[in-house]
Amino acid sequence: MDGTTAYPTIRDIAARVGMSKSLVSLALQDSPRVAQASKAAILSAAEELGYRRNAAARALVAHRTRTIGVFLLDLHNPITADLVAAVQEEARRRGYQTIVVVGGDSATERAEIVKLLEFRVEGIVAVGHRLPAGGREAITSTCPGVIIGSEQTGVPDLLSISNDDAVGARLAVEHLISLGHTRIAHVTGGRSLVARRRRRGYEQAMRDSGLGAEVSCHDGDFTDEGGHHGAWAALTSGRPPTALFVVNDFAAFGAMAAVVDLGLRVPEDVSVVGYDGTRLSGLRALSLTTVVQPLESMGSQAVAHLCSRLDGDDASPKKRIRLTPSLVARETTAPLRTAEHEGA
Amino acid sequence: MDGTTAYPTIRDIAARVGMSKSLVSLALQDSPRVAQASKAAILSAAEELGYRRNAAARALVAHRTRTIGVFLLDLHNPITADLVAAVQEEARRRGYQTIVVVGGDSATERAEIVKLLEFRVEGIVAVGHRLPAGGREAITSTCPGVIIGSEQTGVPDLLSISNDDAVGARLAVEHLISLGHTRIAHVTGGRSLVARRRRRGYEQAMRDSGLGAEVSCHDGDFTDEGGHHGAWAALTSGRPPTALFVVNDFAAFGAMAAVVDLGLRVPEDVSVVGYDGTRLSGLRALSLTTVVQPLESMGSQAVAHLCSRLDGDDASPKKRIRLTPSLVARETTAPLRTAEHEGA
DNA sequence: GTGAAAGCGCTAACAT
DNA sequence: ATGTTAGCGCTTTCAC
Repeated sequence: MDGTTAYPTIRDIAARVGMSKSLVSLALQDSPRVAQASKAAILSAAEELGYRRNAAARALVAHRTRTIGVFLLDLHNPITADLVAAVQEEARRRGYQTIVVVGGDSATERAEIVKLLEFRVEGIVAVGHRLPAGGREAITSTCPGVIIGSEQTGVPDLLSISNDDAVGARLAVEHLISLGHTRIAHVTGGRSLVARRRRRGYEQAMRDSGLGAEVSCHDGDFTDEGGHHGAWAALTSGRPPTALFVVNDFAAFGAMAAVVDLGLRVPEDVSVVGYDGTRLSGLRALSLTTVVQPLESMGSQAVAHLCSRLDGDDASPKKRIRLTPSLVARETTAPLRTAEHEGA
Repeated sequence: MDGTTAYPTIRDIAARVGMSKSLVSLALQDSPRVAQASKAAILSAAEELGYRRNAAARALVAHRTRTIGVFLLDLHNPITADLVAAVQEEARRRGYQTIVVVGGDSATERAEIVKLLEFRVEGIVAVGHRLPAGGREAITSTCPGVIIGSEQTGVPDLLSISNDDAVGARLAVEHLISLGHTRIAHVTGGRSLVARRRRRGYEQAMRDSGLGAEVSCHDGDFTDEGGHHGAWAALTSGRPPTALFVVNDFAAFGAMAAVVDLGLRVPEDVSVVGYDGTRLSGLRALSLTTVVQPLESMGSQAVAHLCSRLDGDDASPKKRIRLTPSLVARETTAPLRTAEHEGA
């Protein structure tokens, strides 16, 4: 049950076709220096023997792995899947492989990052709202890194790719205003950087629209529960809002539930806007209006950056890329009902 | 920008502390044969130099990688995350590492499986409703495999771990019956094996409860849209059901939307039961009654099986493990309203 | 066009 | 307790 010995080696192939192992190696790389006939023989022998290249051996001698490590902070976040797909796609296009590891507690995170390093990945793409534990060390050693979804400052050699939360928040607010809403409250995501940016974007957009006096924030977090909590607080306040801009989609789902729990309806009584553009937001039963992040572009730019650094194009000393989000209007937002209809 | 040379080797450590590289190797493995003093010196030198073990080199010589490959068919499926967590946890507990790859189109699937083999993983856990392209070859070569979530027949040396769909379907039907429902329709998932099992389980449970005459199936699939379609068909049929058992959670969400689109309410007019127990089903805005699969147990048993085979315990020639699901009653199911109240 | 030989970083006998 | 040596599977000069 030895994991390796059962595999045939180039030596086995060589023996079978009666040539040297160097020739076999050349043939396997499709080198033009090998005669067509020999190449064919070698290839078919390899096939018959069920030969598989040994990644360890070739990495050892080639001094490179052409592999990019992908670290996932949270597999449960639905945007992770799209990001991984984009990263994988772009890496393949550029001739790199990816291996992905998934975080857990902080010890696991550290261990997984170390594993990536031991595999000698040539670059690391971290996906998540923060750097993995041990991520800093990883980056400050030889391997370049990119973090998607967070903005780490003060980590040299680390590029952060994110969407422009200020723009996204503005998009949400302006959408609501265009629908006639003025009493627009915000359910926050706590004190994380992303949450604070969205909050500031909301406040700024409100002020810019002359609605500075209507600014109203309620504590929540990035979860269903947090959204429910924040929305509940907003709607039971002295001056309940007619619209809610919630820090992310999951929390927005919680907010929708809170509206219903209070005997109100979405969107007739309260409009709700989320953030992220997760696939879930498109579910018919939810159909959430939300700000969508350009995930595909974020993923491919991460790989593009890594590859250009690996190719020695040091002409990209960027520390941050902020992409522009967009808004998808669905069924949780509707024009404000006028006072006459409301009977209020 | 060479991925490897920048890393210090045991030779560098040896030079720095003035000992031989074998001693360094031993010390790094925490061998008792090394003097405490030397060990300390070596460890601190390694630390200072930023030494990282070279996985390729040690795999090459050790003839084993202690690594299990995890193949993910669909990252978007929310149950994938829980399964991965369970697999990873169990592997770590047993001293194995995991590396995960993610499928895409069939060429990608094949490539990713090959990659796993080239890494010389000692076993493969595939997660998904079917085998990855190239999976069959992977298994029939030296590496043992387990597939979670599907039941592949006719692939030797492949264990499939799944939940017992017949039991799950029965749980759903009996729950509905206990609530007083008799007109219980099923929204199917198409012709896949899992879909057929759930359908048969539904039919059998209905018959066993003397409701054979009420059996009513409507075509859907495993998506939001498919569920909406099937539920619509069921509810607009000549004899509309008062309860729906839907093939999976996603489709159940679509079914919930269909109920609403028809001007009816969940659960007052129509009860809905899903399948899988995805986290989403717990969202307050959805709060779906569903059959939950024992994901943690499925993941850990997969690894347990692999490890026992790797340790030579050939005493487990199992081809299939079926675990028992359970039902979580939430807010999409309610007692049948009696005729008087219905006014029908 | 083909083969021989060196060596990647490491482990594991086998010496000392 | 520590050093020497061989060799894992492969790529890559360098000869022939």
